[in-house]
Amino acid sequence: MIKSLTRKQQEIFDFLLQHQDRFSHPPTLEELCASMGLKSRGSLHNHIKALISEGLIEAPERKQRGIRLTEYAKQMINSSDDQSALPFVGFIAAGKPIEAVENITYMAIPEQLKTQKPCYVLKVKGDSMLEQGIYDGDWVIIEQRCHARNGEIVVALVNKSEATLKFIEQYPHETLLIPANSTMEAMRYNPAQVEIQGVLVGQMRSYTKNH
Amino acid sequence: MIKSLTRKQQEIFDFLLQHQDRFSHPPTLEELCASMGLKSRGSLHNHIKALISEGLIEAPERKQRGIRLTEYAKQMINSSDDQSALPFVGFIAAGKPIEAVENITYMAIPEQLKTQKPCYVLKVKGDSMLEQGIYDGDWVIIEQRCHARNGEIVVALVNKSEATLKFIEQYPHETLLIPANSTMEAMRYNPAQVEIQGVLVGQMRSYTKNH
DNA sequence: TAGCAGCAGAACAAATAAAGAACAAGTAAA
DNA sequence: TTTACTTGTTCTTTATTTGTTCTGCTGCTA
Repeated sequence: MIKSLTRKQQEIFDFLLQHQDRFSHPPTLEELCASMGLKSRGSLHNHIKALISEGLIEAPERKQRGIRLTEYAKQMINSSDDQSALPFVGFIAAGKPIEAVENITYMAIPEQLKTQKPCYVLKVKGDSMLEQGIYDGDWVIIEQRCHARNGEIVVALVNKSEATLKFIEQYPHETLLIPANSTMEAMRYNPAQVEIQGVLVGQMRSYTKNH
Repeated sequence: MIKSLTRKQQEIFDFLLQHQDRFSHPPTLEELCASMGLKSRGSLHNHIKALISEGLIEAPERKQRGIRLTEYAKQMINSSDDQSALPFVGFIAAGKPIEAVENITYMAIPEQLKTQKPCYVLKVKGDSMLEQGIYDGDWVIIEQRCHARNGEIVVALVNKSEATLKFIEQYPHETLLIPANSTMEAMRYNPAQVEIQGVLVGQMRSYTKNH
């Protein structure tokens, strides 16, 4: 599972995984020693340090609050049993290809913000949908499909290279991509130049600015 | 489980949870001491203070027999299996009291849109925060607290009757509630008239219009 | 050999917990 | 109302628990 752990470290981590529910409080080093059959906290602490630097457990510095698994570690056991989660796949900025994120993470999305069809999450860079209430840094939930009705907001791939989030208007000989920002102008394309990658179904914004 | 409690604090909280029905009156510190096997009220009181600042219990100042569990604490017992869900409690329209919904439902909210503190979800009616990208029909995630910094967006209760979602500016002799809509004007109040009920930490919008 | 993983134990500092004194606000009885 | 008692609160002092660092030891392996 994890490469750089020694046998003993793996053993301790497995123990914590299996018994995470058994402890009403996060276990102290002393309790863990007893469980692992050790007599010295100092010995155990070296393993703990290793697990912390792997990001698997956390132990608030100096605080006597015991050893906890990180969210990351919990995800490793049951990462696929959450139906409500959607993948956060990357960033979309008008005029650039979608910038994929290296490790895909999953976000819990309320039912009301998605559809029955496959959906994914992007983060918006730029102000092209400003007047539609979609700001720089907002997340958007996109339903994956390759066609849209006029007036929907779509993720469009132009000339197989530039992705953008815009209103779409499709006519027999012309496709318009229209920003919701009066300082920008609508773009006119040959329908063959524009490929629809998905349709906007939801939007989210954090006001705590830690992301 | 709650992160920032020490073991003794957790122990006392657990005791209060288990025995909330047994006491016809809320227990005194003395009675709690006896139950926890302590000899000094002073010792216990420190833990009580910690639980209060965590928002788990309430103790009206100086009142005797005043220790009660918070709504938030009670909510934790029955929803402890689903950490990501927040209650959708009702609608907020500028100038009206919060319209509570009859059956509280729970929405799965991504971590990035909430805080460690208790939060709840409201649905917005009206356009008073239009220029901040909060539209009629959007959901907002509110952190439950009774104070705010200037410039934050708060749920404020004015004259104990009208709830509203506005920017807040607090000065010694005046509290301003400022809409993000240039067609509306800031409202000036005596600080005593304005009660803060929560602070905006997240926002969500559906584009499928079925809600 | 050197190097690594692992264990035990000593020692230290910070966090946590307890007891008790003292005081003020609430409560109830006279 | 006055008085006595209870209860909540604050503070200081002391003790205990816990996380952390170090040193020294053992066995294993390349």
